[in-house]
Amino acid sequence: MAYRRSALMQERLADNRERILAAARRRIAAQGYRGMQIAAVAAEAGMSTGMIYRYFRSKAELFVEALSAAIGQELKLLNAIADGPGSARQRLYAAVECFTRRALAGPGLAYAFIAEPAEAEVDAARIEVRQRLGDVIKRILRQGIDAGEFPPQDVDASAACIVGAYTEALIGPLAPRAERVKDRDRLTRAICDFCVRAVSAPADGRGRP
Amino acid sequence: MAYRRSALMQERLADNRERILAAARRRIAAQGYRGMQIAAVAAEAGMSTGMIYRYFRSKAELFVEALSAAIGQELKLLNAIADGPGSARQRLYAAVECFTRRALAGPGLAYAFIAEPAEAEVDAARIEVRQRLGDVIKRILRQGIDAGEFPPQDVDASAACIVGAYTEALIGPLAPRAERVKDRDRLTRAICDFCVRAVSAPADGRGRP
Amino acid sequence: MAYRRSALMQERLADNRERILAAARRRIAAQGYRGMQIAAVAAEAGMSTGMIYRYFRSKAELFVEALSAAIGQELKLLNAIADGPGSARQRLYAAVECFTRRALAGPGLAYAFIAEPAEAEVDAARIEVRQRLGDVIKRILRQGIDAGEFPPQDVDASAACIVGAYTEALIGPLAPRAERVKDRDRLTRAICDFCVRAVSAPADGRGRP
Amino acid sequence: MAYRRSALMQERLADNRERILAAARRRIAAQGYRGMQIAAVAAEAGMSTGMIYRYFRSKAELFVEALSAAIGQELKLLNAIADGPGSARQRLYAAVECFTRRALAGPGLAYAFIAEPAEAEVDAARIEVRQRLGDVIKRILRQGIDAGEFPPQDVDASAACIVGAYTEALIGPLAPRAERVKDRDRLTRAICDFCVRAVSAPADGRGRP
DNA sequence: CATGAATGAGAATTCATTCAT
DNA sequence: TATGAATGAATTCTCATTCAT
Repeated sequence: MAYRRSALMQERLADNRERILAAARRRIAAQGYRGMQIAAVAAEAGMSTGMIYRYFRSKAELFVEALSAAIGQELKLLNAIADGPGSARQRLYAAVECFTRRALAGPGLAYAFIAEPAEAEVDAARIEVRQRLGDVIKRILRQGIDAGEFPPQDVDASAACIVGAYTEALIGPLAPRAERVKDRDRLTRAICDFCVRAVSAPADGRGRP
Repeated sequence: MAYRRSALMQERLADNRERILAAARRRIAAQGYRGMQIAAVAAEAGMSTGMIYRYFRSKAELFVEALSAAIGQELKLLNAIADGPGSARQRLYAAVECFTRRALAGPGLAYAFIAEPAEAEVDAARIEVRQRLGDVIKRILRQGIDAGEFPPQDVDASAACIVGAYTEALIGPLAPRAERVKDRDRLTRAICDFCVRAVSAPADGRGRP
Repeated sequence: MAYRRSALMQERLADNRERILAAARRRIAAQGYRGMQIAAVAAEAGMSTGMIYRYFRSKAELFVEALSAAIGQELKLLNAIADGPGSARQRLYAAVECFTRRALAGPGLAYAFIAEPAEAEVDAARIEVRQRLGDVIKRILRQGIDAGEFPPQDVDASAACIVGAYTEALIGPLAPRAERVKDRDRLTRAICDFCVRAVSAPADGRGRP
Repeated sequence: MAYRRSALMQERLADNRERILAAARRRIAAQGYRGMQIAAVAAEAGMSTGMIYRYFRSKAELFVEALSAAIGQELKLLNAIADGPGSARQRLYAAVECFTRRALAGPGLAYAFIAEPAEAEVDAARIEVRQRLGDVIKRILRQGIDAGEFPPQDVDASAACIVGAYTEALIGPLAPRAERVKDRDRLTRAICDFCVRAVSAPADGRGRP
């Protein structure tokens, strides 16, 4: 063990790390992982590419840390809400609202959590597919509302939520590994129930602040 | 054009197209768009790279067609359900169930509709982030169930649905463009209401077949 | 020696050959050698790519024959003029006029004799270089005309001719191999004299029909 | 930016650019734009292909710069001559001489300004076509000289100049757009007059230094 | 320590040519 | 004999990562 790092150096090191992470965050928000070229991050951070590798072992590691750093703040807030006062319903409402509000205000970084932009043509195809899935849902919702089966609601938002709900539940990391037929059935039923309940229950505003 | 194409050749041509699409589908299921290298598809289909370009103008076009072909069948089924008999609730249930069931049975292709895989490390980070978001939700749900506020339910599935719902509603193509503060507020409220309703209503099984 | 080809077959063969050459000519006129893809020629000629290779050993050979065929007619006319009646001056005038007039009327095939289109950027650069060379010449010509040293003339055409004259004389296939300094000097002097004479002599219309 | 670039590094950078341009120049002189493959240039310059792209955005840009660099010096000299002292005739003579002399001394790069080499066979055909055009002209010239109509002159050079003059005037970028019949007639006449004058006037050496 | 020049492994795409049918 | 499907070599360009200075 030779010298201790002086406080100054420590600080500088920490500083650089932060600057790199911030630069990466900006690039990710703008272009996703693919747009986060090391050279671009370095330029944005005002340093050399070599410097990046002094603080991060690889591009992937930098991305992971940038992602974690960005989401860390959100998680802190969400956890505070979860552990805070109020009924569960109120806290659920507050948690979703908190994330949603911040994401809508912020600089699109949320995108990086979910999907990776590809060529325009490919993105366009994905968008279209999701829109067509959503269109079917919207049609059903409108009919149900007209028939008085569902309470009035924002069908665009509901349809988006439904498509998001079942795709995430199916393929997302939260999806319970459903390898046996029985498990699959249970998962399917849970998802369907979730969606039906969400659109059926009266919008009584329960939970709203 | 002197000779007519023999039936055999016609068949082979159609065959090739199908073989390419099938090969692409396999690659996409395994690795997403990025893993769908032309050379890999060609190898998987047992032909030369040049052949791919006889049937598809570009890599992106091949992806789009593979995507469309795969989703086309689903959409047909969903539309039939939407336009079919039964209450809206029943049809919504049936639609979600149909997609879900088939996706769970199928070969992970659905993944490609949603997210673009990157390096393993990056994917892992995305997964973790979503899991941690889900964990918060699960904690709230469990507390609510214990307190009798929420009916008993599959908290894993519900949490996944919630995370999926708000991410899709926020960033997906279905998301209403929310540029004014007022619009954002309305969207946020719609999402929150959706989620709260979904977990609050009694699982009365309405809509189940 | 097996069978003789029937007259019919001979004709058909000749027919195909002509059709291919004509198709190639059209493609060359449109896009130069690079645009003369075998597949495009075949399509234009209404036959298969394989057929092309029954009549021409390679793409290059087809180009060469198409070029020769196209220029053959011109050469016939030019030779007739050269061997015809009239003073040398009249015949030179007639020869140049003949080629020029036909080229101006025709479908740009002449281009293929000289230069091969490349990427737009590259072509643009070449054009600019030649224009700037021409600009210098034009400036001198205008000054000379104003000073009464040169007779009035179309300076655009004269400049083009001069640039064409010396570049061709230098690098074209007609350029005498000038490897010794003495030869180079003689060539240089001949070119310069040519250009100066061309712009200095009064446009007395000698030779005009 | 912590460190300043050392003089040494600066030099190396400039060096690389020059080395690439020189390597490109050599390849172009040998094979034209088509022979200027990035890999070949990199090999010739003794570096990796990636390096090329650090200095030039694309293959086309490299070509354009190599072209411009080579021609820039020539244009400077020509402009100096055009703006210098002496009669217009003397300056025209000097300008043509300057370019000619230098091109004859240099490494065939001039070729790239004019024509885009293709396969050897194709080039050979082009050469032959031009030679045959030149042969007709030469025949006329010789007859005219024998008949005393034209003064003695280097018929090879004159023929080359004539072929160059009318091809450039016809198809080159300097060619006035001749879309109406009237314009074409005027252009044709200007070219013919130019050529006839050039070979008819006595070689009185006017303009020679 | 900091730099950024240098590397080189890929990846997409084109097209002349061949040959089974 | 005529077809056109099939091949695959060649070429441009990108970017994560390294390492001499």
